[in-house]
Amino acid sequence: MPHRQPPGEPGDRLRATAREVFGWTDLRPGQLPAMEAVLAGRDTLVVMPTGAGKSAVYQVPALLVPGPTVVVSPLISLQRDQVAGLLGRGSPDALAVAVNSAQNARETEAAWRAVRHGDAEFLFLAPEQLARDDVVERLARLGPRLLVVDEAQCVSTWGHDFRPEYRRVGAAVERLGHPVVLALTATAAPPVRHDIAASLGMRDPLQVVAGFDRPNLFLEVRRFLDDADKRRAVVESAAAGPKPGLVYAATRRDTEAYAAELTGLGLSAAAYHAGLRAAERRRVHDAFLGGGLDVVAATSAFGMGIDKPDVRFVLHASVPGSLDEYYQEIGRAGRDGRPAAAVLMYRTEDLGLRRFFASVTPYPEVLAEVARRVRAAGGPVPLARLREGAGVGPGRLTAAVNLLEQAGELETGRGGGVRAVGAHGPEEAAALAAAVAEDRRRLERSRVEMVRGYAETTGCRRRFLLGYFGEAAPGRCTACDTCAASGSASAAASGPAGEAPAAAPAAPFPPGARVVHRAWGPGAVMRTEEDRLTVLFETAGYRTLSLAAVAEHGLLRPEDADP
DNA sequence: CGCTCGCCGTCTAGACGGCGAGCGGTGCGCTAGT
Repeated sequence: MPHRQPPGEPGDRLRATAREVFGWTDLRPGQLPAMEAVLAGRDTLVVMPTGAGKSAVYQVPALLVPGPTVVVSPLISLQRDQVAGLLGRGSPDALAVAVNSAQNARETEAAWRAVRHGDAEFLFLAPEQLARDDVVERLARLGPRLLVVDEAQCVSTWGHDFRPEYRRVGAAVERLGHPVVLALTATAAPPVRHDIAASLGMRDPLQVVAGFDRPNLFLEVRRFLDDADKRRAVVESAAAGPKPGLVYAATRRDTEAYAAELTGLGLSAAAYHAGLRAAERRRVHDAFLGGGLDVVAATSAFGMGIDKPDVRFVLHASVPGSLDEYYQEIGRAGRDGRPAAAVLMYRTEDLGLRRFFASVTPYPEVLAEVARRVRAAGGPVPLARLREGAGVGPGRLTAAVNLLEQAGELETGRGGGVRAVGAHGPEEAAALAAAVAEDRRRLERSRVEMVRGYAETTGCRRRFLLGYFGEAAPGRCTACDTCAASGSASAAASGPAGEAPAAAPAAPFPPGARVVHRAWGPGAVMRTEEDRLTVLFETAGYRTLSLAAVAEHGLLRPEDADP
């Protein structure tokens, strides 16, 4: 294996490798501590904006750690870019291959061979591959010492229903003998970080969190009662603003309507959503990156892997499903540091679709059936065997296994099979798993309510957003609509703008603190204001509590304190 | 949860309103048929 062993301190070795192999003469803030932790064998969670050099955090130490590096990446198109990016560096030490369904058996075998022979250092996989027993067994023989989860927010945002294999990565980590786990994401609020680390089975992870504030983004919300008025404003605003820009819509149909209207006005615009043919998606993607399009009107399908510096506005024609999603999407504007606008066109009725999306519930009969079959088997059952004759798709079955596992009724063993561990019969186990899903549903719906909170706040929007991500707002915001409207001269301690952080009393529970409520159980503090705080509870979702009531009735205690 | 679409009835012979059903977002991997 071509592992490099330059002499010296870990920091020096990392810097030398960054320089010699990748040509990076300077490491940016946060990169080195994360790399050092990985090199020292510690699980690490990195939250860093796109363009700040997240990839380097795994690429450099990977060359100093023996054995290949597995990179879990959500999209095949992203894997392609990542492999090509490493090949483009031209260093024989940093070759990469991928294993996925888009390549034929011959290519896949060649990829495995390259990793086995030490010709390739990086192996890119989707979580669906890691959920396969044969893939995990092959990997185990290769002995990877580093496993990277790129776009790790997917563990939390997609793993619970849409792509449940994301919740099987943790089991694969265990079966591989727990290589160092490095999770990378651009956007994750504290509870999401907690969820990622717990789901991946990370041990005492070091968290490296870069600041969330993007001072060059002007935050604005415009409120509408009438749908037609809103649609008109979206088109006018997108047409008038400096280009290029993105319009995010809630449905495929809307993306096409907006693209057609903007095209009709003489702009170069295109729609983008998952229902388009692959060739069209690639065309729009490449045209936007290449500067050939003024506006892309898209669903949430557009964006991952997009790193374009000069996007001048991100306009939401409809509310997103969470502030995590919102921050991810507006984060694509103004990466060059120049002024850019994040505008939300808000109608309360639009929250309805998001509530609907947040209300998907599992099929109780699938839960009971899975519980019954695992119990009947008497010993560990591979997921592949559970799928045989189950009468439901692999995704739904995996989701059911995940829920039963979270309910403490199933456990995944070293061999990858699941076995029954709970004391309950199948019907009761299914009911407990359904209760876990119900907690999740409540949480998702409370996240929609946080979007409403952002849209309807009369206070500083920047402070609201940063608070959501567990960060204190800077002393003075000059770039949101509420602060701009209140004017710097009139800013008072209770006003939206100019409130110095020192004016707020020292909160007993700072943002990010883990707490336990007497009735609602464990949660994390999301925001603190003068007289109240917002907590995200694991089962009850987001709740706002009056500090006076908390103090008077002793409602909260720190999580690590004994009851 | 809210919007769209198609059906049906109505008041007057082509169009309009009311009503209920159906649909809405993210991608992997695989299979069947060319």
